[in-house]
Amino acid sequence: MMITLTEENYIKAIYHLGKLGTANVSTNAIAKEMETKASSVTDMVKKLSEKAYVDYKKYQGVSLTEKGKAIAVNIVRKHRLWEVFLVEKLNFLWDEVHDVAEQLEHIKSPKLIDELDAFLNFPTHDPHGDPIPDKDGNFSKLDKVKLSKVAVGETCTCVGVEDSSSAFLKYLDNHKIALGSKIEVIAIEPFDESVTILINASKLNISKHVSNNLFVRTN
Amino acid sequence: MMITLTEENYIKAIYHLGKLGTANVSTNAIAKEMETKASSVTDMVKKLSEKAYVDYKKYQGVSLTEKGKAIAVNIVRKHRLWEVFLVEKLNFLWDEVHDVAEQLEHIKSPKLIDELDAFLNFPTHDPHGDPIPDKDGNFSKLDKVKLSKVAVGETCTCVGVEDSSSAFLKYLDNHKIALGSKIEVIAIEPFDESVTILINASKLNISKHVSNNLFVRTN
DNA sequence: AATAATTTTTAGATAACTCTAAAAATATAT
DNA sequence: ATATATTTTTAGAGTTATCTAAAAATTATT
Repeated sequence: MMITLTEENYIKAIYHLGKLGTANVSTNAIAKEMETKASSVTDMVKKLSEKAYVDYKKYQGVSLTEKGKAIAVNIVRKHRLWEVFLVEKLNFLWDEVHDVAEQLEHIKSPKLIDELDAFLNFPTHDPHGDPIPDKDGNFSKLDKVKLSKVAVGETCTCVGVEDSSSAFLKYLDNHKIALGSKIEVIAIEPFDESVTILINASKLNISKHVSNNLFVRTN
Repeated sequence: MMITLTEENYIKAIYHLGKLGTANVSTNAIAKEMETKASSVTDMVKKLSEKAYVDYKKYQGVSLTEKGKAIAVNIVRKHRLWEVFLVEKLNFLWDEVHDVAEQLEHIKSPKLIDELDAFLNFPTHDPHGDPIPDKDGNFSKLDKVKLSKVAVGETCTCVGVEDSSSAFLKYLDNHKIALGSKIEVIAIEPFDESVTILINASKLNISKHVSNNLFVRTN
């Protein structure tokens, strides 16, 4: 029984919703996420249950089985690897990648994704700073942190953004803050929480807003 | 009206069949190519006709309209660019690329394909030696030629294979004949039509079979 | 040209996924 | 605890793409 594109999208939605809370994912929540009707969700959830991708009891919502979770994680892996490819190799901006990655994540070819992984040098995080699971579905332990949380004296690498408005991305571009930029935190002003950083061998003072919307990984 | 994946595949099949002969493409020919039944083809062909992708008169077969042809050529462009990517960047062999490219060719993003084109340095031919149409649908004039057709003294570049059996590909691999290899034809033996070539700065005698299944581009 | 063979189309059904509207179950409020 | 509101499910129907079987048109044969 081949898994369909629609089934994959439902599994992905359930996976993302499941990470938000601890309880089962509700029919309505899935309907909202998938931009469809609750009755359609009920039908699909029954099918996913028959195929053992989810555990489902009437009126009680669903949760992914191990089998379902493995599929979800693999889709996430593919999605994020493609995002890295688009940004690093094809000059996409951080906010342009999502729709295309959404299509590419469904391409079926284990060799393709393993070779892509190697080609990109086994990245651990995507352009938004989210971790990329490895072949076996394991996520990197080191998580991204907002720059505003980094202590004075520490060095870190820019891995993503929270705010992906074009105004914000333009600001980053103007100041040569890019994916992979090395940043050292020199000082934090107590009165406005602005942060002085060393980047590209020059000093720069950035506002609380910026430091709060920039994800970094400390080393 | 969005074009569906199935519609794209029918248009592609009609395009390829249309290149074989001059007449309209028959329902049965499409059915065979698509591995489906003639009745399904009739239904689909009606739909394609309504959407103005094909000209269709009952019992007379179909031909692509300009609109349909533009879509077909764009799919061919995407398919062949992805093939180049897979072989040149992701270590795929010539005979491994087809199924994956068949999936990738349906990804919708003009930016993606233009950037991929640039990333690959605007290749004019795919790993099988077939020409890649440009953005506007124009094919390169210089066509591939069988090595057996190249005259003594001429230099050419290896661009593809006719026979893509693994035995043949292994032979090429063993003799370091690869995509992009420069070949000079030194002599052609009259009695068995074997060809002596200069490749990788050393002489090699190849049989008629090999020279007949190797595509090159003369410069 | 009439008959036979082939191709193509129509008619009616099926499977996957979706919808609306109504019924059933659960959660909330008084 | 009973009534009300919300959520979820069921029932029935539509769409897309497919199929089988039978009818219609075209092509080939004698």
